[in-house]
Amino acid sequence: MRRRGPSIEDVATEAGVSVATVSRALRGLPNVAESTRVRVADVADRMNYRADPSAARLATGRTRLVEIATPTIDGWYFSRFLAGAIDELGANGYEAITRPVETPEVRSEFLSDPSQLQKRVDGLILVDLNIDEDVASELFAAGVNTVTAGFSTRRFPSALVDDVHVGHLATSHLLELGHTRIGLISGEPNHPLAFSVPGLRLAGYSAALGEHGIRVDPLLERSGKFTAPGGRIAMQRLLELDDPPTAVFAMSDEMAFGAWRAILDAGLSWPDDVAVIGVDDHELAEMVDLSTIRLSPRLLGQAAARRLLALIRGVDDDQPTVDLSGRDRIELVARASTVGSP
Amino acid sequence: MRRRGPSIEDVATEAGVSVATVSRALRGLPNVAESTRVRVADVADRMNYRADPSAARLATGRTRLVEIATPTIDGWYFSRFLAGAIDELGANGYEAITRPVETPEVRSEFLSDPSQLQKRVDGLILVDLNIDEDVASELFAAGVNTVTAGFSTRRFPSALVDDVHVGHLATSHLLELGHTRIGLISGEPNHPLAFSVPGLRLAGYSAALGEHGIRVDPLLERSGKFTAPGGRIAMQRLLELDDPPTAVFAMSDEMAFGAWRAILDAGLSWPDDVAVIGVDDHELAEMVDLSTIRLSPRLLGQAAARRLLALIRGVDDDQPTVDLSGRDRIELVARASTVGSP
DNA sequence: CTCCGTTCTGCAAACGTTTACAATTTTCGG
DNA sequence: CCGAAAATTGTAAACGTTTGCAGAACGGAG
Repeated sequence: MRRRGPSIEDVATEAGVSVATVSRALRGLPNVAESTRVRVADVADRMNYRADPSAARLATGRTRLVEIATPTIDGWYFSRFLAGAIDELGANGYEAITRPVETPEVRSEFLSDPSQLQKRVDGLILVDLNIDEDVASELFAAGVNTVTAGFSTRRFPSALVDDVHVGHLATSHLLELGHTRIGLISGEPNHPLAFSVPGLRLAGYSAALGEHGIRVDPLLERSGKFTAPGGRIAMQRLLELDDPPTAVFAMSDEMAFGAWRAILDAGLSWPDDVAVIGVDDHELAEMVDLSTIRLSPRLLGQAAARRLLALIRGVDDDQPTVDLSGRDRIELVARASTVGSP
Repeated sequence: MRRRGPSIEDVATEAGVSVATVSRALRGLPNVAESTRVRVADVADRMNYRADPSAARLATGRTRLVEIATPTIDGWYFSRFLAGAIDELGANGYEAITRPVETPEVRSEFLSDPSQLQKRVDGLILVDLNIDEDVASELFAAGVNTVTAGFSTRRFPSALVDDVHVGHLATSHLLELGHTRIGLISGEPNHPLAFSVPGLRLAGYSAALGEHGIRVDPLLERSGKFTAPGGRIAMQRLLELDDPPTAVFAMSDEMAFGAWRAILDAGLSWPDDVAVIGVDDHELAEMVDLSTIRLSPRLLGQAAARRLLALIRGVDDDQPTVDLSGRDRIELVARASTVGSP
């Protein structure tokens, strides 16, 4: 069942040169006469020869493979991140191995053997998988080229969204509309894979409130688990309060969709009874006129991949640990859920 | 920058045996004394040794890599399919390379060199990427283990959803509610990567109508491009008709969400003015009370992966080209968009 | 104690590249 | 034309496994 195609030696014989020359000619290395290059290329083409990647990997030690680890691969955010990263990698001749890391066990299992990782791939992108500094050190010591996204370590470059700014922007928008009692639908506070996004957005929320002289009321914070049903329940709880919020900042659009539903269920409507703003600019946000903070996980993925490629190639000119997809990529999209219909 | 860990030779020396014995011991092959096995294992463990995959690949010709090609990787359907397939592969020691194939050019580029593919990976899953029989033949001739999903060829096993049944089920549901004028929001009829789903669901729709003695009215079919905005426009057009439909079958939930919005924009509501049913059971379908045909792309991905693993291992006991995730996985979920509130 | 059949182990040849280094050819100034 | 430098090519040694084959050790029957 396992056929192997022509080898470099076959091509060499056929073209009447040595294997070394074939190798050089086909890879476009200097110091090979133009005439031989075309002859070799012709022969290779005719024989439909391609270098066996495994052999090349063994010889060079480079795999042209990159591993991308995400908490899941089918979430709105992560699948788009992956699409961006894989595009960028593909355009540069790298293939991507995607690895879902759903539990802390899998994560430590996965990261337990950096030297193995080092042999398997040329680089690693860790997204939203906060790791200890000492795990990072191990990776670094093993020589695994790594870029983190959504969180940062001391050792590796990272691609970050300014999530404090996200929280600040969303909350400020509500404040500017005159709201003073602003609820928060946040992410799992004690998620098994504690990631930093919720904390950062919370910080932005608190800061914005502070600037307007408003104290954070813990009663107004509920976790929506980053899902629509979770957001629905969170909003229900908020509406049950004696003094419910007049506006809510949901940390993701999906949770905001759930919130919208809860508002409807309560016989209320937005923005008059409760204004809501989400985060992401999910494709369906427009359908329900949800205001949101637009992010571009795709661009972030691209940026992370670019950063990693630079690392692999050793052109580490960028600052080691700095943000891409910064403030200019983050944009407030005001729709009827906060500002009402025209 | 590129360190290599201990090699099999280091382990052999340290354990006082030959490399052959180490290889056998570590891979659990027969014919190695239990005492040596544990000794070797201990040493390997202590030295933190792992066989270099590239070298093993070169020697054995197997890569333990599988490539999964999908039209995109960030769609609702595909990302879930990928999650299922990758899980199954991972559980069996295989890694997945995901490849987005967005245009026909990329597709032919990708499939143009089967022998290269054969060297790079042990198997291939093609999802919704209809290919000619002769391309399939080339793949087959090159010995590329292939499984298709969402479409089928003569040569390879496939994992299929019974999409005719999907269309039939959805349409029958509407018919049983007494509707006779049933619109259709379909997929791109001339999509660059013509895939078979729309055609099959259309067939089911037509068949169901036929069973009730109703002729298909071409005016009632509009493409919604499988997106929410597309569905919105399609529904607008349908509502503009002189004799608009009283019910609509949208081929995906996302398009149905757009339809919902268009209905709202027209000052109407479901199910009284227009009943709508979608396909997928998207997480947000529940939020808007959308009736739908529930699919499980995740299970389909799993099934495809399982099928491929069997192929790779040569245990080809299953019928060559038959469906998994068949009728029993496909389920009507009736909600308020067709049957109204309780 | 011998002999034979198992069970273990080692030797060495693949696998198909890349890349120092050496050898050869070409180019060109004088 | 000569010789040296430059450009091109070839030789052979890695890279780190797996595996067929042969040899060694071992165990038990006679």
